[in-house]
Amino acid sequence: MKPVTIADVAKYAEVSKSTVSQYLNQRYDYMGEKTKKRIEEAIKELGYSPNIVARSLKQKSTMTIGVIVANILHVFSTQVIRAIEDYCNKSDFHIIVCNADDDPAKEKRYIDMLRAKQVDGIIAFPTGDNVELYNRLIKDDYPIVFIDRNVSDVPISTVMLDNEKASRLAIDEFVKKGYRNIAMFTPPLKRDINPRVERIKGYKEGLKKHNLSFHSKYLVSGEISELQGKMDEILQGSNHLDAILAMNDRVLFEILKYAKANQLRIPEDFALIGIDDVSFASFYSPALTTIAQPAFEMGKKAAELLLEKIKNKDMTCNYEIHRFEPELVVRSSC
Amino acid sequence: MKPVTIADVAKYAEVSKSTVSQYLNQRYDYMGEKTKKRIEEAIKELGYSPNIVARSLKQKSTMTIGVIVANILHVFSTQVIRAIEDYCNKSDFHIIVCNADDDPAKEKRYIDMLRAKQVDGIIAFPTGDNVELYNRLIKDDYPIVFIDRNVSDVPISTVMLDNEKASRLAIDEFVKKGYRNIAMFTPPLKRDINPRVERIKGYKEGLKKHNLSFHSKYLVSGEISELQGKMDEILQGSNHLDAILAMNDRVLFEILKYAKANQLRIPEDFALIGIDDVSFASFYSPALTTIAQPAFEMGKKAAELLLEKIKNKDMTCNYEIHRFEPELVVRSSC
DNA sequence: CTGAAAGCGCTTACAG
DNA sequence: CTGAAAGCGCTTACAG
Repeated sequence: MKPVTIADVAKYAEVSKSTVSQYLNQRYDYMGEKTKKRIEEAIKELGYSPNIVARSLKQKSTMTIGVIVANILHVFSTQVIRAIEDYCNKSDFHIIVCNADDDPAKEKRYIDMLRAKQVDGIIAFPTGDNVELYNRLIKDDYPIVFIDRNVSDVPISTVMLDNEKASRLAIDEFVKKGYRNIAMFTPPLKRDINPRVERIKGYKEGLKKHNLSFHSKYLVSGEISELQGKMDEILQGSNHLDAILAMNDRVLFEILKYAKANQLRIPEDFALIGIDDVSFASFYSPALTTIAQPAFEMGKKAAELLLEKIKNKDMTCNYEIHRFEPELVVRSSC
Repeated sequence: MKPVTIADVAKYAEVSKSTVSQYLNQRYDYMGEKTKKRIEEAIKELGYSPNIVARSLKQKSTMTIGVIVANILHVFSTQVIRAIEDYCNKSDFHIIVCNADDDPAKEKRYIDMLRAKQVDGIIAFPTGDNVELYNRLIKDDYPIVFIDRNVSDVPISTVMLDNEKASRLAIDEFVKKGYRNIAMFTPPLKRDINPRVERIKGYKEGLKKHNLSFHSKYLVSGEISELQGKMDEILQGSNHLDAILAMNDRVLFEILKYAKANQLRIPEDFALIGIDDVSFASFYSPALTTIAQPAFEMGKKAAELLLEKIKNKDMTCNYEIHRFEPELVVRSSC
């Protein structure tokens, strides 16, 4: 059964294709009532539905945007995607989801493919390593917005957490509760992934603000798999470590595993605050004090910005960084 | 800057569009070396990249599939999507993600839109309430596969967990550890969502197998928000409830919250097994015994089946249900 | 070995 | 108020 086209409808309704097209696009300013009726009926009778690919080719708009996340398995990405989808849905946009896995080559491939597919714009968690490509997009006036991270010297509007504040909030809370020897645990810092850099900056600033000095041995970084070993070192040593700030949920997991395996009590043996409000925070024992990111608001904002850019392509592409406020959720781990 | 087209390349290379097209599609059986070189250079010089929308229109294939999940915020959906994306990526397919929220109207809208967009096929977590539409798809020989749930009397290939077995595994484990008064907690059962029905069936069978009788008061269902109240009732009453099977992760959360709020000990006050291997299961206190679903394998299988159908559209569309094995992960909550 | 022509299914000035 | 025609950017027989 071959699909029915606008030509079939036209023939059935005994009008021209143009007229059917007018009808489809609700331009019935001057359309005769009878004509309208006939077309309506023909469409129903034949079960016609327009081929959007053909329309896209002509109109140069696919009503689709690409979303390139680092990894959809991260809860934050998932929430961002959901928010984007909800927002786009209202404007009849669809989203193509891609996982770049923090791999610049994969990211490049996806961006190229998405453009070839003529998506109207892209929202990306940039790897940061395709500067040339990013600049090309800007030069082409291609609608794009970054989320979670930005890239230095690449003026693309970005939606980000106020990462420094996230760390500061945690430090303030630790200090308020009487902890002084505060460590920060983080994944590797090789590539300059912006949020990590900023969170560490916030950590240092937070210490300073309270007249606590920064000790590099308290900034513990390593692959997720190495973190348990590193905990061993620092906790066994003669450090009077009494509090830990976890850079993100994955790091938090490792700390929690370690505590359980070694029967350490939280917050008695060490207090703990994690950035990212994990799903089980409220009913863990102890309930976990966390710094929550407004993921949905951030996703929504990114979608708003992108659709805005798509609609006003001509407008001067004003570059802005939109910062969102982290929120301290006080529970019992600190 | 207007995009460069195949015509521009042709002019620049001084050949015809046909020849450029041949080149793009790697049909250089009889192409002269010099021609090839010239085209290659022209493409590079002009920064040409083919417009896939135009190609799609002609070839009637968009290299894109739609994935309609109930809700991307569920971890299971997320894992399934990731697996699908990875698999599709290898064949250069892209995926459009939609959240139907278990709303049949939304599902219908998405299916219609995806077809209008000419996606080559769809993978869906069906709501089950659009039987007419599903049958239409079958009649049109439209490539589609279901995942997680199937729909009675709708012969569309489906990838599912062996849900009955999931419950049976749990019951076996409870009994093995000496528990006899086993309750099952579940979200509402109004619509016949297949996995729920099957898990309850498995629960009953499991009891029977061990000569335990089924008491309807032990099958506790309600909206997520009501579950805590229901727990109160059943635990306060004079029931010697000593074990609970949680239908899914969301139900498990409520039980865990309740236990914490009321300082109940697991497994001393009641043993607990949850279907879905939640992220924190291994480091919760107690570590949670769970029934894990092979989400990635299931997503991959669904993608395989769909791409298979897309490639052999003519082949008789053999309808099969593919069952996947749940796995008991023994930890300390039972 | 390469090109002219038709066509995919729409939309959009432009006539009348 | 409606239709003929051109065109969006490709691909694909078919000639030569």
